[in-house]
Amino acid sequence: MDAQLKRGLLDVCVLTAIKDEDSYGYKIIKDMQPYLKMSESTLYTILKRLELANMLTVKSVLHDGRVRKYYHITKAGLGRIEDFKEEWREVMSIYRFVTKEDKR
Amino acid sequence: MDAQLKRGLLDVCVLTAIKDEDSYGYKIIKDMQPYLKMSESTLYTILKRLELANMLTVKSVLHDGRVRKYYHITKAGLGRIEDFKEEWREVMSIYRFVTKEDKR
DNA sequence: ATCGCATACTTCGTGTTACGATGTATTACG
DNA sequence: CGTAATACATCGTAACACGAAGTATGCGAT
Repeated sequence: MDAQLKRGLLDVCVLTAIKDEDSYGYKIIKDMQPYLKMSESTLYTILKRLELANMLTVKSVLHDGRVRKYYHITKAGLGRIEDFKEEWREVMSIYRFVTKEDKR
Repeated sequence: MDAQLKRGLLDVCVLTAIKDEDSYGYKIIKDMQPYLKMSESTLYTILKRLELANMLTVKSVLHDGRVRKYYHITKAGLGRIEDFKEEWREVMSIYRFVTKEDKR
């Protein structure tokens, strides 16, 4: 899938992946695999960004001798998803513009 | 509208704007205004990029003492639009993932 | 016991890209 | 005569996705 087309979707996808249940990096990637693939470096960059934007909080948990960082969505994060749904209307209007047949 | 969300749409929108009829920068911006706003610097960057990618050809025409550059879409450009429509299915599957209610 | 794979997170460098700011130049109108 | 509309161009910047490479642990198979 085109890299540019992904960009607006990635943040919201990650937020959606932790929306119903706290999750951690590795699992998020696996969960999203069927919808869109993203590299680990991308995901962790995004998680960092979303944390700085107060869209989520982080909690380190020891699991089988390994540290796992669990991500929890905040109110702002949920708001971000809602905003996205709003913006989608504009996106669809653009999509219709592109798919509309010969306009003459 | 979110800048990131725009990214995948811009190129295809520009191609669509010249699809049925050759057009020039200033007019393209005006035509797309109702769908999405883009600055002149952005448009001309995109047109340059699309030209280099052989998605369109350019022809300078003198009009009222000013040079106007008319852009004409190529076969590759039309193909790009078709590819976009294909990719849109993936986009919609992601959209459904985001808008789906509590998955537990 | 050792090798490789899955798990899990991190850092660095790079290329693409949108856009504001700024500039140039002509025509049209009041 | 001044200002807005028309029309295109360039520069610098900041955001961002991603490949590559690295660190470290647990587990199953040979």
